[in-house]
Amino acid sequence: MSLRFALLGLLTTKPSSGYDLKRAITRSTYFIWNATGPQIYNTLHNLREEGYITSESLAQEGKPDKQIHTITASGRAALKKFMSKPIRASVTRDEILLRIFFGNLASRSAIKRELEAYLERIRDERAFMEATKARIDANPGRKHQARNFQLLSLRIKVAQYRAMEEELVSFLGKELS
Amino acid sequence: MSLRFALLGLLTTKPSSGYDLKRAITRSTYFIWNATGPQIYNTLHNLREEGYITSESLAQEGKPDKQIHTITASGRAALKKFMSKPIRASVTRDEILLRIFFGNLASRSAIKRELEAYLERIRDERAFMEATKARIDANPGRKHQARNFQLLSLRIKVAQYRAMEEELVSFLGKELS
DNA sequence: TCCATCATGTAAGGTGTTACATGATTGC
DNA sequence: GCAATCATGTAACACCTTACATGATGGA
Repeated sequence: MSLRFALLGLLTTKPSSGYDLKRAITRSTYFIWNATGPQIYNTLHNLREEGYITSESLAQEGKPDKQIHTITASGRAALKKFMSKPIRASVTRDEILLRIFFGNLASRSAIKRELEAYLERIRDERAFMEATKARIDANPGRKHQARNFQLLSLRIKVAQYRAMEEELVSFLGKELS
Repeated sequence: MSLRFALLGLLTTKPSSGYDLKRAITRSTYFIWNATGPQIYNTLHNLREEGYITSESLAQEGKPDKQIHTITASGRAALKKFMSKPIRASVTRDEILLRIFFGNLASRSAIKRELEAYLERIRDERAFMEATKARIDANPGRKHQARNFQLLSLRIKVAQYRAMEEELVSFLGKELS
């Protein structure tokens, strides 16, 4: 349900192709809402059928044609309605926490190795997020309000990662050293 | 894929019915991996077909019969194998962060109301988690190793919630006051 | 030559949700 | 009388992933 609105939200900024949206997601919302190619194209198809977007072909030289999707008035209305609804409790489905919860069922060396690898990965991810944050901060083309909210979502995610890193470092030092 | 292993993991503690597992999940792993009734029964069905669990009927007086599921040797082997595999990058799909990211598309009063309601909810959830933590801490029936890992997953989640609460409080005070 | 980028998809299958069915017992 | 708890499920659908197809351009 939410991918529809993530796409509509991105389309409020400017008309884009499915490919553009895929890139926008990996560049700016992947830490919030990720999606694969087929899913994006399929969702765009549905949005078009419901009249929330219109699409037109754009010929390009040296490159394949693009389908440019534009949000319609009814799309904007649907998005606004969604954005005013009560926020649903988020479903938690976190493979790392599951692996940690049952950590005693793996060998000590395996869990140590995996936690260390994971720690390194989230450090990289956090670095990427901080870079994104800097990029948004420096971008004067965006409206002040929009930027504030985007920064908040990033700050939350960064703070959560930092909190997790601290717990992992402490556990690796105390229990798995 | 992971629900299979969450269920197998819970079954290593003791043989249980689908109903018991549902309760165990809401009581101890809901913040890690939640699941609905039909999904649990369906997954148990698959696990039985693959020989990872065996099931037998238990008649009860005044209550419906129970199907008691027991993990098999091959189930334990599959679980151990899963627990030694590299941890997959977790897919992020967080409706709250999405709503915040596009917060400027809702009215100021709507987003303020929703964030405040959300803040209250995660405070409650964190309180529940701290209570769960205390319960695990006080439970001497569990093995030391198992308890340590369960506590770590809880500590991570609690720390993440606290980090989010702080960011929300600060934003509500500064930007939406 | 081979791989990456651009661009849009199909096909098949796995995972998860919602609504509903059944039927006994216990508490307000 | 009504709702909640116990207990297991079916049916229908929504959501998401993986593998694959196509075909041009540009760089190592």
